[in-house]
Amino acid sequence: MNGRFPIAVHILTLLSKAGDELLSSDYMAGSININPALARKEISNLRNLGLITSKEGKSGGYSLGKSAKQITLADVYLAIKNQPVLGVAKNTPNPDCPVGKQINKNIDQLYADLDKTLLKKLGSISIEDFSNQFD
Amino acid sequence: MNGRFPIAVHILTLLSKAGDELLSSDYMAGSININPALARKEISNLRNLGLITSKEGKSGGYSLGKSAKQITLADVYLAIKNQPVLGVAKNTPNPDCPVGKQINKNIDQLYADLDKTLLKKLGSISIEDFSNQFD
DNA sequence: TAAACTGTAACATAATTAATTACAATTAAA
DNA sequence: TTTAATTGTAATTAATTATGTTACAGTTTA
Repeated sequence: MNGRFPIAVHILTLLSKAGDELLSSDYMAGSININPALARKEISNLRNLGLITSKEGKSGGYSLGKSAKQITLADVYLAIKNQPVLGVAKNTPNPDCPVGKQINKNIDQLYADLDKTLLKKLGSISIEDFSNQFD
Repeated sequence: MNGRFPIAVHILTLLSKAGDELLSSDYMAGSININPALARKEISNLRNLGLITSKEGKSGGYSLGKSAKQITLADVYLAIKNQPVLGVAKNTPNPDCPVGKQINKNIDQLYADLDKTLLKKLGSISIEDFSNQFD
């Protein structure tokens, strides 16, 4: 789980609370306490996936691309990982060793299994659920 | 999930297959294709947790500290993470924002929840199970 | 007593991630 | 119609983390 996940969740939570009002990257970056360009980079990613819509120009900004109920943390997690959630085996073990020869395949399979487990859990939590935890 | 996990699993799998025979760090590092000192570093960690026992000196080496049936992948995962498995929220968001003020607490809680989910799954797989997947 | 090991610290390198700067493009409002 | 606020994105730098290496003292057995 990397640092982009909480940033993405933070952004979506802010937008969820904002409703129809557009929020600027500056405002959201201020809430997260990161650089606005970094926020926009993540927003851009989420926008490509339809989770956020944007409006350019003066008095532009961002809002949710679908309802907070329809967006789950699984969407967010998948959004911040191009690869399988828990990574892929990437050692290059000794092919002459019976264990080394097969371990990457077995580790990959394990990771896929864990991915499924995690995504199921994350899929059960919507942005609405998450943002309802706030006062 | 970091690169130490597959290394630790690899080591334990080799030891599981070796039974009573002691394996050297050199041999295991050769199977994993990493530096022996790096292997010993991870072994040292696993040994501190009782998963491995060692014998120093000539014809020394390593063997499992408990039966392969008793060691689960949850043990391994906890071994390679000092902190909660999926990390802790570490941004320093704006305390003047109602979302920023509370988000770390909520993210931490989510991570704890995900930890539990993952560990449950990992706890259901023993090193014996894992190493039985090999020919 | 020499050889084969472990144990560990200190250091170096590589890889990844995060942050910053910069500026073109767009749009609304003055 | 011009100015100001804003997005979009690329390029660069800085910081952090992870990995790999070297070195050598300590231990044990043959």
